[in-house]
Amino acid sequence: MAATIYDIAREAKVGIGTVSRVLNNSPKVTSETRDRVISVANRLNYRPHAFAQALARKKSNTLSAIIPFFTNYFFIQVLQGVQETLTSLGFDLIIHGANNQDQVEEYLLRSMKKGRVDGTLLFSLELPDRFVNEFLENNVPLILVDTYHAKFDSIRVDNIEGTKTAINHLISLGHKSFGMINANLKSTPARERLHSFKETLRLNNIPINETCIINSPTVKNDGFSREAGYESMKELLQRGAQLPSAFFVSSDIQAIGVLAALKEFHLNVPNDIAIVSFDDIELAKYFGLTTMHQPMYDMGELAVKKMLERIDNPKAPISSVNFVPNLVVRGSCGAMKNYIFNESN
Amino acid sequence: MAATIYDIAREAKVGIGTVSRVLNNSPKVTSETRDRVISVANRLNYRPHAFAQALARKKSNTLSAIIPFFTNYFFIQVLQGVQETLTSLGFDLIIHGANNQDQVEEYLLRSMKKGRVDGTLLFSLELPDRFVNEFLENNVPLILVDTYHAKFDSIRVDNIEGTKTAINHLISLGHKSFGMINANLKSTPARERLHSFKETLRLNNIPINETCIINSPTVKNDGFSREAGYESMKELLQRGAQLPSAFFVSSDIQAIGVLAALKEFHLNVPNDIAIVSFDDIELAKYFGLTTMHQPMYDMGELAVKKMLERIDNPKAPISSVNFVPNLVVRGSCGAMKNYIFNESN
DNA sequence: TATACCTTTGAAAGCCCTTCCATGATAAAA
DNA sequence: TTTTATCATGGAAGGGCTTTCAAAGGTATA
Repeated sequence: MAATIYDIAREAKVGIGTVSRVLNNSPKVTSETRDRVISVANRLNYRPHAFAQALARKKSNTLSAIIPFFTNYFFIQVLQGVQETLTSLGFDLIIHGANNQDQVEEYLLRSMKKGRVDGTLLFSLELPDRFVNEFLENNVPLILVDTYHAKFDSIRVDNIEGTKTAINHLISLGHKSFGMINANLKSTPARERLHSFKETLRLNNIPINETCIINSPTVKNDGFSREAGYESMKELLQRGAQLPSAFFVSSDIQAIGVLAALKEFHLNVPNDIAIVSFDDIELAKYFGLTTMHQPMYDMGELAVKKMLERIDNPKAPISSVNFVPNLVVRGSCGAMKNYIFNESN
Repeated sequence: MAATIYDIAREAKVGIGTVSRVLNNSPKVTSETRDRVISVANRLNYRPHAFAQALARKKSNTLSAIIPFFTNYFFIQVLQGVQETLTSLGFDLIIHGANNQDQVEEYLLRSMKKGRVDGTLLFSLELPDRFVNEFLENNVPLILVDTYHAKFDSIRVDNIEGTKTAINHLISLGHKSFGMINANLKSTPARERLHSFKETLRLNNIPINETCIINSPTVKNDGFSREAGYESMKELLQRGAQLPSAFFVSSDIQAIGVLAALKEFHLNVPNDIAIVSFDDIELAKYFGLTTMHQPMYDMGELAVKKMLERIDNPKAPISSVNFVPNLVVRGSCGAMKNYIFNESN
């Protein structure tokens, strides 16, 4: 039914080689035959068969992205960066939203299916050991974003620097006692942020109050959720202990839960409690959160660029780039006198 | 380098046909040869070449989804429904996030590329006329979600019914005067919701106060944005006109902007102004919005099912299913006496 | 023991394209 | 005019799989 290059060749009275050359803009065709072929192709409403092309070219112009679905607001922005860059290059993107480690493995396996994709992007998820060699041996380029492995290119967020900046900001505002609402320590970012939190306090000779550091026990989403933030803060409040004047929260989405808990206990942000969190998802703006901004779109964009470089040059040395988050000051830290906190609600 | 069925055939001392049969679980193979082939395949770490398969089978097991990126919260949930259903069936999903009509056309064209995908899903975007026949002639199944065309299967949200339910709820709470903050009338849902808003008032013999109906002039996202909601409400407030006691807002995201504007003018929700909106995105919960819930995950799931049916049976009559949104009561409408409105902030 | 009938198997054809190679034609050089 | 270089062109090969077809082998029947 659908036209192939054989149909075109026949109708235009040329060989299939010539048709292919015309369609691929090869220079070695007279403009005369070129025109003839093109007009026939148009008349037959010809569309190349993507898979036949991929098979012959040994290149699919397709990438896969494995992303935790639960990172919602984070991932949608990264994805946008990935997608727009890819589209402009004529690549397609296969999306694999993972909800758990099993799915991650399933998707990794799929990406390995020979020829399916030219490379895969793994976001915020740990690469299981048994896949390391698989990827290496199968020559499937793999780029890690917001996660790390020594054998693959990676793009990371500098949690250490970011946290340091956050705490220093609070210190500069005069705070002397700090608490932290953290996600589940299973997660690498959670561990790094906690580490840097303590380290920064230490460097500033500020005592670390362990009772005001809550690491979420929540497994779901590794504790990066509104509910987890709410529960952690509520628990702390119910204990009735002496509260620090400032809290560092390991993600915006948790901070939103923290805000809710605080409100229930009639504590005012930023006057009673100042808050700085991490991520700068779109919601942060609506809630007036002072937070460490991660350039999500840029990370997506860079991931694609790295991938293309890696495809071009498989033997290049492994690279790892750090994005250092920058501070976005809104209402929740108390730095801006005139900021109408929570203007949106 | 990578193993092919030829390698397996050689090592297992069988023909390629047999290898293929084994790998595809054809019954006509002795369990003896089957075992031999399988063990060789495992030893060689064989992975089928997806494109060669697709080429031979004339089936790619891949769908494409074209989705407006700006629908953010809506789309992420629909997408999840699509993706999980697809994955369980062994299908892959190519994502095309569109930001404007040009991109939509570009993506539609790509989806048409013969063999690339077994079908495409178009979300919340109008199908340009010139593509109607293209899809029909090329036999590429197309399912429309949250949009409509008589010649294709579609899944829609019943804006008429949904709006009616929303308004009736407000009426049942005793409200007698109504305003509406709408999106841009270019958008079909916006038009339908406005229409039903007026119609429902008419049926209840409630006068329509045109000055309190604001259709957003915003082009970006068709006015479905926090900013658009904020601007519309602010304009109304600045005019200083007599305000109705209840507002229907055409989307949650706009309602969040409306809330902000109201707060600036020191108007209390729900006491001064009651609000019901539309969508029930995740944020709605955080902001305590009473809203019309759209079963987004279910819509995604159904879209995939419809697609598979269509692929199986290309000649089946066109179907169109309506999802009717149901009311989710939270704080913003004032129905729940004990509801702590905006508990989160 | 010969015949008919299954079942298993190997190999070729086909899916649609790109690319390489050889051919014939043309233009340039001698 | 003859030789050499240049270039457009046709067509085969190849990419890795599925599927059809025919042959071979095995079993049951007469």
